[in-house]
Amino acid sequence: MKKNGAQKNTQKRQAYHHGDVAQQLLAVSEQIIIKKGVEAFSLREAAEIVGVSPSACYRHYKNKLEILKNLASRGLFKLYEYQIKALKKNDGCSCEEEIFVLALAYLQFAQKYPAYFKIMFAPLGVDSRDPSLALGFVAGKGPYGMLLDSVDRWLKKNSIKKNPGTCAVEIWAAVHGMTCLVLNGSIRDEVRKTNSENLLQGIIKTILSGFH
Amino acid sequence: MKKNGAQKNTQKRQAYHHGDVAQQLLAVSEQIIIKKGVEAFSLREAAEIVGVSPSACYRHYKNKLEILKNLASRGLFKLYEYQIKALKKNDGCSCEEEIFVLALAYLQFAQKYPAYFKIMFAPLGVDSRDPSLALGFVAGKGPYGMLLDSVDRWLKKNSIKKNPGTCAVEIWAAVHGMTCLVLNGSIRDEVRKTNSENLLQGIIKTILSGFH
DNA sequence: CCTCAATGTGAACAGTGTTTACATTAAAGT
DNA sequence: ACTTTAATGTAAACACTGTTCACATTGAGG
Repeated sequence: MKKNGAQKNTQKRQAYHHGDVAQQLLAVSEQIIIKKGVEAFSLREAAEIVGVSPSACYRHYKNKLEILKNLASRGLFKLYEYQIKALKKNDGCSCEEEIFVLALAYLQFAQKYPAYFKIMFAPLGVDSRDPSLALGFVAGKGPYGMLLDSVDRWLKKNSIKKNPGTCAVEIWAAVHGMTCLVLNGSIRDEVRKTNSENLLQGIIKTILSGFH
Repeated sequence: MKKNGAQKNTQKRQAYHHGDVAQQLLAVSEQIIIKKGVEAFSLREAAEIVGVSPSACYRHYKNKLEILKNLASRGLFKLYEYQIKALKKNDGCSCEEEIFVLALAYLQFAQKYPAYFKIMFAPLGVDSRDPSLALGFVAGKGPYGMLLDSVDRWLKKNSIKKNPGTCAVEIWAAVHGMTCLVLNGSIRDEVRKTNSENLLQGIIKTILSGFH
C-alpha cells in the first residue's frame, strides 16, 4: 500500500498488474504532447502520471521513440477521423470541393494538434501510408487514400488522362507545404493579409487548373 | 595547465579568453548536427570539443535554443549560397528554368543537410525572411527573394497579371511540401518509381501551368 | 598601477533515458 | 490444491543532459 496520501491521479491503485499500462501510457503521453509539445514529453513524467515506475515502460515499449511512433500512428488515425467528419459535414459536394474539404481539414488538424502533426511527419520511421494502419481505416483508406479517391473522381469527371497517384501526391505536397509554412510562421505576412484558408484554396485552384 | 595529455582537439589552449568561443561554438555545433542530427546535439559536447566548460556557453548564448536559432540563420545563408551557386552553373537560362533550378537546389540542400533543413523550418522563432538576415544576402535577397524575382519575371514574360508574392508563396509551399514528403519517406514508392527530381519538376510544371 | 567588465571555471541541482537485478503476481500444468 | 512460469512490476544505479551560481582570471582603459 505504501504512500497512499494524495496520489497524482485518482486511479485504482492495484499495486502490481494494473492492466493496461501500454494504453494508459499512450493516452497520457498524448495529453502531454498536446499540452506541452513533443520536446517537453518525458517518459518519466508519463510513467508517474500513470502511476507506474519509469522502468515499467520498458515492459511495453522498446524505448521512448517507440512510444512516439505509436503516437504518430494514433495521430494519423485522428487526422483520418477529422477528415471523415469534415466530409460528412459537406455531404454531397462536388469532388473539387471534396478535395478542398480534405485539404482544409488537414490544415486545421495541424493547427489544432501541431505536436501530432510534427511527429506524424517527422522521419521517425512511421509510414503515413502503412497498410497495417489501414485496418483502422474504413475500406483500408487513410488520409492519402481518401485524397486519391477524390482526385481520381475529379480527373475522370474532367476527362483528364493523368496518373491519379501523381496528381494526388502533387496536391498532398502543396497542401502539406502550405500547412508547414503557415504553422512555423514562415508566411506570417501573407496569412495576415488574407488568411491561411484562402492561401490553401488558392494553391489548390492553381494546381487543379494546372492539371487541365 | 591542468591535464594536457591527449586533449580532444589540438587547439591553442589559452586557458582563459581564447577569443571567439561564440563562433567556435557555432562551428562545432554545426558539425555535430550535420553528423549526428539535431536531437543528438548537446551543449556540453560542443563545449568540450571547443575546449571550454559547459557554463562558458552561457556567456555567449542565452541557452541551447539560442544556439539552434543561430544555426538556423546560418543554414538559411547556406541555402542561399547553395542556390546562388546553382544559378551560376545555369547562367543565362530562362526564368522558368531558373525557378526549377532554385527548387532543385532547395531539395538537394535539404537532402544533404536534413538537420539544417529541420531547424530552419521548425517553429523556433526564426523568420526565414527576417530582414536582419538580409545583410548577408546580396541585394537583401534571401532564398525567398530570389524565388520571388524569378517568379516575377516569369509572370511578366507571360503577361500574367497575378500577384507575384502570392504566386511565389504557392511555388514555395509546393516545393517545400514535396521536399518534406521526400525527406521523411512519405512518398518512398513514388520516388522509387521515378525520382525526387522528376516529382519536383512535375509539381512546378503543374503550378506554372495553373498560373495561366 | 588599479579597477572593472568581460569571460572563464567547478560544483551543484534537477532532470533525462535506459539497464540491471530482483519482487510480485496471475494464470497454466500437474 | 500446489507448483511452476512467464508477464509485469519495482528500486537503484549509470551516464548523460541543460542551467545556475559563487568564484577566479584576465586584458584593456582610466
